[in-house]
Amino acid sequence: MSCRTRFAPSPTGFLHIGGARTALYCWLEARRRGGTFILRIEDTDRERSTQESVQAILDGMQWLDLAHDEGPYYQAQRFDRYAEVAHELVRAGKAYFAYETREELDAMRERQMAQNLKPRYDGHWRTRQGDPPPDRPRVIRFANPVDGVVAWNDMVKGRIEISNQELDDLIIWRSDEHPTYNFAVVVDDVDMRITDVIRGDDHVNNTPRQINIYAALGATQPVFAHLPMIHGPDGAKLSKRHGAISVMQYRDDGYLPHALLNYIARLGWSHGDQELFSREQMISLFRIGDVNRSASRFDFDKLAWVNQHYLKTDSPESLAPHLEWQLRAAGIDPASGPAAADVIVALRDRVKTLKEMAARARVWFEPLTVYDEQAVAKHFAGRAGEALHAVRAQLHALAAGDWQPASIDSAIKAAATAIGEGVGKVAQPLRVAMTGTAVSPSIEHTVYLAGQSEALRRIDQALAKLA
RNA sequence: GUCCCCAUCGUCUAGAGGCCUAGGACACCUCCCUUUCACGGAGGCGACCGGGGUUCGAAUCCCCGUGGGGACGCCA
Repeated sequence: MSCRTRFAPSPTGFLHIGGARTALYCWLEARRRGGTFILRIEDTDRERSTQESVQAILDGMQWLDLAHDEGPYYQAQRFDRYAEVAHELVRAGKAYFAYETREELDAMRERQMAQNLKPRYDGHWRTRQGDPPPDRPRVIRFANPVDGVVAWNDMVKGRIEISNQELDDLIIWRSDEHPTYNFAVVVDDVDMRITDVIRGDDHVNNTPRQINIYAALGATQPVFAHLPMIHGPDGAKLSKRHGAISVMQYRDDGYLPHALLNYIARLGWSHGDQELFSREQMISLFRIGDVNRSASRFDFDKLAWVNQHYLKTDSPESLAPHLEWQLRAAGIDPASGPAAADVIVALRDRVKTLKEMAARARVWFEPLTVYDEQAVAKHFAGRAGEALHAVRAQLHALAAGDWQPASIDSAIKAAATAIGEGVGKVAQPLRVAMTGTAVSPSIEHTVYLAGQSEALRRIDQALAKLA
């Protein structure tokens, strides 16, 4: 039987880091085994589910380029099916109607907690015959086995065993005629012939209940793999407090989708000492069984390093659309300055993110109006005027077709020779003339990106300031 | 409280009884390169949670502590 995995988020927020990694692992496992990756939206809770969240999840998946082969399926559209199965279970004596009010259940829980017991439904209506009381909510509860143990061999955690005495008769059908999570998941996973259930380990406790439902349904249970959590840098659950929590926030912050995927893949999984993986490598090397058992912390520094790696090694052409997006986001018209690919070549060794790159590129897209005082004081001094005049002459003499970093570099060196100074004495004043600051990419790129006429104009502007 | 899970440098991890004087990566520090800032190169700092076993031998296996996380809903 070919592998079928599913990513099943509930649309109560955006796609976050933990969800993204779960989706990635599901996708990777299906891809490697030539299987099918299914997207299912778990929206049985209509109070908290929103259309915006569905869209946010879809957007996140698309940005990460984790395409599903089937779906998205929506649980909200399958209520008839859940009702059918729930009533079948009642008819088969594997589930029963119960009539407690919420207040009664709360009281029962409190009583048990007070006695240091694990709160469990007492099974009152499981055996009781007779007429159902009037005016009371009616739910369907699953008749969980009363003894024995439930065990499974988890692909990441190993063997896990739990006694049925720890479990109680969970509600599978609510009084408002909606299914509950633990029930809908099993019906879906059975109907969709899911072979590998890969999900966060906050679901470990649900698994034995679900396994019992599989058994009651007479269905073969899938293989389970419970992924450890991803925590924030402080070890606590990853949350808004840690900054970027939505996957889309990483796009806004200037990270490449593949860099995020690469970083996230290595959180909880490894292949020897390898740090960098192309999509193809991830697909061929990833094994769900190689995933770590313990939780990990999200490290922004390392993500930044991975991101810069791809900024440095991906082709400028493939990176260009990403930078253009970022420029627009910063209110800069990409058409009003140098080609994005040229900007990338000049800046990629100097920034960690595309957002930083866009910010530093601004100087070539807008008129130069602001000068750093310290830079001016330091570099527009001594023989700076002579240097600027000399380099202006050299740059002015360049034919338009020669306006390239290499020939600009020669021009600057020639200017330095002409006035009998080191290259630095020309380059630094020129840098301040070009950017208003003493920090920029290599001087020939800095000049090149300005374009010949704008470069000459900025030198004149600097000369005027000197006078 | 009860149950479940986890435990190697600050962080991500390698490690499936001898290959471990515990390897790699990020971060940090030093030096080199250098017309700025970076990139790059060479070094450095830095860990097997504790205690008992098992074994000729344990980071690796077992037990007990301790610490961390999760679950105990008519949420998912």
